[in-house]
Amino acid sequence: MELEKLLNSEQYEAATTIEGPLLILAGAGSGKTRVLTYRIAHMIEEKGISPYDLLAITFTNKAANEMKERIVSLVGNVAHSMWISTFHSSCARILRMDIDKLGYKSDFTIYDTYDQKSLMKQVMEQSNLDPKSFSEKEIRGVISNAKNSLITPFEYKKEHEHDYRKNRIADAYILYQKKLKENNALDFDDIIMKTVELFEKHKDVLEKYREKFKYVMVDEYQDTNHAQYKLVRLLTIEHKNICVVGDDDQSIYKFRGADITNILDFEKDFPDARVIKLEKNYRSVGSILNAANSIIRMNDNRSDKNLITTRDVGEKLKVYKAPTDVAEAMFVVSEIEKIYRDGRKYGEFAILYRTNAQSRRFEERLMKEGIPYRLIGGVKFYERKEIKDIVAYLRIISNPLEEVSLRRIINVPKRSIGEATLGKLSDRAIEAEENMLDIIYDVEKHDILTNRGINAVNGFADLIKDFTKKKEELSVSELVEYILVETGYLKELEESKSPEDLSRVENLGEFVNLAIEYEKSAEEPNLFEFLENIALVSDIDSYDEDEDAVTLMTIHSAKGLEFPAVFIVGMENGLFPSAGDLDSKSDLEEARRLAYVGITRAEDLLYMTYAESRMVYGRTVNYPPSDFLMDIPNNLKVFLRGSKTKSRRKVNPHTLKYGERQQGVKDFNLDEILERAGQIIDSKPKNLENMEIELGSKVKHSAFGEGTIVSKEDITNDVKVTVAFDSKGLKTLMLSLAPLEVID
DNA sequence: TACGCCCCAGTTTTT
DNA sequence: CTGGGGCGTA
Repeated sequence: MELEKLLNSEQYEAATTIEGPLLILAGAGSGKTRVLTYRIAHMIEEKGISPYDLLAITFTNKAANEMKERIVSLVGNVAHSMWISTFHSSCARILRMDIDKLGYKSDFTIYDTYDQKSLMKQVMEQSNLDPKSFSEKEIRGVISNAKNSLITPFEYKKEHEHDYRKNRIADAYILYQKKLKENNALDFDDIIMKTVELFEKHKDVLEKYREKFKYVMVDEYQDTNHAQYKLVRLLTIEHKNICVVGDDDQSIYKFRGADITNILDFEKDFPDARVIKLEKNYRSVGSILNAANSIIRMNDNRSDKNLITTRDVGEKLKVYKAPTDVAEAMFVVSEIEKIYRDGRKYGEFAILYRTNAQSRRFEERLMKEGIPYRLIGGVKFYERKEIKDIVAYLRIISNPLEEVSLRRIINVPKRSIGEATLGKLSDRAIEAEENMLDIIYDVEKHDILTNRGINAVNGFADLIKDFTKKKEELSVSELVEYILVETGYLKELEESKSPEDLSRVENLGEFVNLAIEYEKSAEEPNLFEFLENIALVSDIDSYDEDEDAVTLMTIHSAKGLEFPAVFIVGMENGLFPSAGDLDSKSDLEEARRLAYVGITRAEDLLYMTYAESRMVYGRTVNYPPSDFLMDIPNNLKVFLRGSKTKSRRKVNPHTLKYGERQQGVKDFNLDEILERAGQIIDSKPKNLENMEIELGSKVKHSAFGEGTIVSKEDITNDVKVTVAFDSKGLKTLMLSLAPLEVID
């Protein structure tokens, strides 16, 4: 391995600095993953460090798997058994070993947001919190923030002793946490917080991992929250072999507790830290990168760095104003078709938006045009009802203490165990201080139900007992199929006529396939590991880059990805930046970072579009163009006009057809809108119209003087001309932009 | 117990 | 406009 040849000098520095604290500030597209993988390979191959002494943490399974595969290709299969995983997977793995020390059992269940919601509803009911004055969402938010900041329920209560409202929430937090424990369950935030707790309360455990992980690496460090920060710090504070990689300009998860000061203050935390900046961008052409830079430059709270592209200037980014959101989608899709005809594949396009709700219009249009697309986000596979149902069965079998799942499926499919019966079972469980499943197993003894109820409950109990027995005999996939048949779940769906239920059957089939895949890949397949995998994956993990389809997703989801051609849509104040962002400086800065992330996804072509009017929550709103558009200097962008005056149409012959298609839509004036937004578009001389230009035409440029057109080429939405100027030589210019006029 | 109607809220979400 | 949840009625 000749790292010097494979990496540029900064990358090389970063990959070969192994001992001591290291901060790699890696700008967008600067080859960060490359550095990380070579760094690990270098440690193993050249430095003789054992692969088992390393801990590499990422935020997504996708990133972890990619890194693992790349390291496998460099150092071989040993990489498969390395600790290269997400915060949550690593912590779950640690907790499985030692969580009994905190009073949980090692087969704990991981609760997702849905499970948290249902548990929180129980909590609110039990603690008489009026849903009118306390929303379940708010309380979950407060608890999540507390956990991310490592504040325990009792600390929270103490901290807010004199605040009635917060006190009530504190009580909910206490009860919620109690119930989680009774269910032998952890929510996502617990996974980190409990690991920290384990390390702090049991120094022997901490010591074990400190010794094991002699070298720790954290990717996307700008997105760590306080709990994650603390965890990393606990592990590394002694040997200080910590390498963090990140880009403060790409910190876009503040709303989820990410603390940008973790990365900004790394040098304070580790005073002898090396800092290496990767500022060469290999991804985006110059105009795109400079557009991104011009936006991010406006932020105050950032580390000093300046990304420079290694590529050409490239085409200017294209700004398009549509009259409506529907027209916006029409434009984007037509543009995709046009560029596709010029030889790009559908898989090279991405449509990025601020909110998932915006995807609809684009889907409709793509579908109409028969263009393949894939939608990332929205309702996720594992959040589908039928999948949650079968998972609930599996969870009860795996963790009999788990009640949220029990409540979910005790009457699914219908077996006449309604709210009333469930209430009696639950009350009895609380009274007897037993878990509900035990009550169900012995329901006659408790004398709380009528005969009809007893029969129904017994039927359910027999099912679960049978499944629990079968767990030992059947593989996970077989168990899944067995449950679907024995409960009658599958039958009910198959007998239904609705197409929705048909797709549910398909999804369940897909779920069985996933189980089979899991069995093939796992060393020792077992139910709770399978469940853990399910709990800790997301849609983006299964995103297949090779599929030839246009990608639709939020800008958040696009982080870490890149596309030759990107459309960022909905560039309007009120949407992006969103209304709330405009009031607060830090929110606006985060929105700018989001814009930065979006722009830097693009390699060759970037479009930004906005609509004069759009439907939001069923109302038509008129948002002004986004401030971000104005932050991009005019020499980097070109305005395309969908509908406007004749002269403008001629400048951009390609846009004419959009204008025509939009007949009947109210015409309006871009410049007016820009002015209304308090922005001034640069007033340049009237530009030439395409029709007037011919090879050999004599033209006059306001700066270069007189010359002759020597070539003319139609490119996307513009015409590129080369002019031989009498005094300044050859220049290549964009017709729509260049201040040219024909002279006789 | 089960369905249907009404009312309400409504960013972003790697886990 | 949507989806979800609460609540009333068959």
